[in-house]
Amino acid sequence: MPSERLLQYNARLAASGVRLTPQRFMVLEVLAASPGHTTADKVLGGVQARYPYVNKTTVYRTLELLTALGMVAMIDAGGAQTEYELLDAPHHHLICKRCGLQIELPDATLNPLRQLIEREHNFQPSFDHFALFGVCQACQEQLAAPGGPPP
Amino acid sequence: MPSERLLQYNARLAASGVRLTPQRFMVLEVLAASPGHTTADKVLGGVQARYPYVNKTTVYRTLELLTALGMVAMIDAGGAQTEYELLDAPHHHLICKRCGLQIELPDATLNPLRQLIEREHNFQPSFDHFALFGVCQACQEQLAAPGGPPP
DNA sequence: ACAGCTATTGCAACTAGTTGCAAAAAAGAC
DNA sequence: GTCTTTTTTGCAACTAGTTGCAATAGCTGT
Repeated sequence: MPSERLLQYNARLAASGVRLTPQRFMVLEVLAASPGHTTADKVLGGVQARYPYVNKTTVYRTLELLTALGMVAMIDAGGAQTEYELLDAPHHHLICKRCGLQIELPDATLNPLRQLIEREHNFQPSFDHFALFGVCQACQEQLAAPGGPPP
Repeated sequence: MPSERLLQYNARLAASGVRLTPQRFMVLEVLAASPGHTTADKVLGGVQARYPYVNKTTVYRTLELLTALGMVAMIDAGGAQTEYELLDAPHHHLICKRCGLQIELPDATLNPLRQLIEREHNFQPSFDHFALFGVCQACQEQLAAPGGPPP
């Protein structure tokens, strides 16, 4: 029973003149079933759990395709593996480089910067979906504490 | 004849309690001699041109160390290889995803956004040195032209 | 149904970058 | 100076991700 959500993705694929093959459908299913971010590895695992004859190349290429269509975000969260996320509304991530906490940042927050760059540099930024590293509040407090713990 | 610039880096390394080994010095020299961005590959080549017994692991680890110390920036400009750059003043890059043009963005441009995020999310962003993709003016015009060229 | 075309997949080989571990080099204690 | 400890290096094996290419699957027109 394909969810409403998956059917919408199907329509968006078709609108781009791209086929929704069984492999691609399964990748979408696994992404939809993964809350938050997932890795290519886990997507491949999830797909192969149901149908083992799918190649990792296909998974990587599907993730790349979906990213190009704006349906998936690739996030380099600083770990060894790239993370992937099925997108609904455009947003970004604040990632604490100390504890790994991730905060969602709505896209609109970037509008002032977007306009500034357009005005001053004649450059049209994409801000597709990006990761911003820093220190979260809890870690700021811990670091500020006297005799604080090592980073 | 080590340049003024290299000596400063030396001092900064020493201040961090890190040794300036011959290998590290050579990596710095090659970086200093490379205008703009370079790849790890080219750094290794440059180092080995003078002293072939240096391992790629050492180069990668040195680049990582220098990045952690804020002396080098790692940039994923969308190509196959990560790019590295010896830093003087903090800055960022606007990269045209159509023609590859790179524009330098002074760090101060991000101050308003930085403050907004600190205020609204209690998160202290780093903005170490990052790459922002988009479309440059020339490409915007070409794309807008009637019967414009394919992307 | 069949021929011809394009889109897509799977495989194997490859590339960039990382990691574990033992050896070497430097620094410190006495 | 020599013993000990810490830092750094080199090697080899590994991982994530990519690429070239031949094979397959799915249209399209007839």
